[in-house]
Amino acid sequence: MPQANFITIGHLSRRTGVAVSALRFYEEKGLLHPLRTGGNQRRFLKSDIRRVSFVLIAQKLGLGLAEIEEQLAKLPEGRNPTLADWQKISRAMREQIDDKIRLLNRTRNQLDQCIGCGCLSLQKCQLYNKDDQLGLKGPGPRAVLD
Amino acid sequence: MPQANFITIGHLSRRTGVAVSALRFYEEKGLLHPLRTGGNQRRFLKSDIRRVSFVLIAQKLGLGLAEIEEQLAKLPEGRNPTLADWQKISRAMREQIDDKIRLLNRTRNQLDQCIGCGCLSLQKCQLYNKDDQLGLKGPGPRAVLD
DNA sequence: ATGCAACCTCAAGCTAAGTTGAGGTCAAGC
DNA sequence: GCTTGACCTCAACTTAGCTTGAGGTTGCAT
Repeated sequence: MPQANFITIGHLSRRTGVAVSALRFYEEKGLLHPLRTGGNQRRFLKSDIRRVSFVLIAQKLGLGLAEIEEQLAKLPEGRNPTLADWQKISRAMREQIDDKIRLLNRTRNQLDQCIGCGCLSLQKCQLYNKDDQLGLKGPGPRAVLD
Repeated sequence: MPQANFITIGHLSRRTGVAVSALRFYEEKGLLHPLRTGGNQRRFLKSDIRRVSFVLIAQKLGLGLAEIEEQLAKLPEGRNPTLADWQKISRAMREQIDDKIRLLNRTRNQLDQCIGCGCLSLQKCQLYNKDDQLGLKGPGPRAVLD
């Protein structure tokens, strides 16, 4: 077997569970940079399987594709990333998670106070007005949250 | 001062920080049910300030407007909700938060293992494949996550 | 009774993250 | 050498959660 380092888009799709159309979309957004054959077909590196895996995890943490791209940009392009490369990024993600957990805990504590008083009033509760920019942005109204 | 129980959309907007256009949108989606004047202008109850506050909090917890509407439907329509009404919903939200925190903690632990091995590989890590349906849906690709 | 800010509706536009379809090309096995 | 499944591009459509604009009406203060 030739054992080349390259895989087709269909192969990458099957290995990651991500639709072919989504992979092409990711390329368009700069998350993937496949090579092309003479006949214009994409050829991915095997390490792109990990790259896509990372995208999936990061999405679950609530990052948008643009933010994910920033993280991925830290990886060496062209050659396969090393274990240390990935570990650095993993650690950054861990911090993201920790931030989110902290924010949720704060929110929960404040909500507990609200249960006490039944208020849910903007002025007293201050479940808003601060702590907002950090995480938890969700799909909400950009103009309101930002 | 007449001290009526009604407020205009502009008033509601100022009190909640939510744009007038968004409030109209919420009405369209069934989250608000203002009365109308003879001249077709909306008149909200003062308690709608709380109602909108609830929408904002719930959004931060990652609920979509449709889900939020389900919660709000539990409130007595027409008359002002009581303290007990709100408390019941607040408690439900607290559980949502607890779920999210639990899920994030699990994710974090699994990521810790990944940092150990540097894998991020779908097969071994199982950062995917389970635990997915619950929370954390984010704005991601519906067809992939569901 | 008039001015004007605040309200109204309706249609179109926006971003994110993709999917779907039409119409055409590539490459690998027989 | 030809067939056929996998691949290509490009444009249009989808959902959520709004905003923006055009063109018109209301209602409160003077």
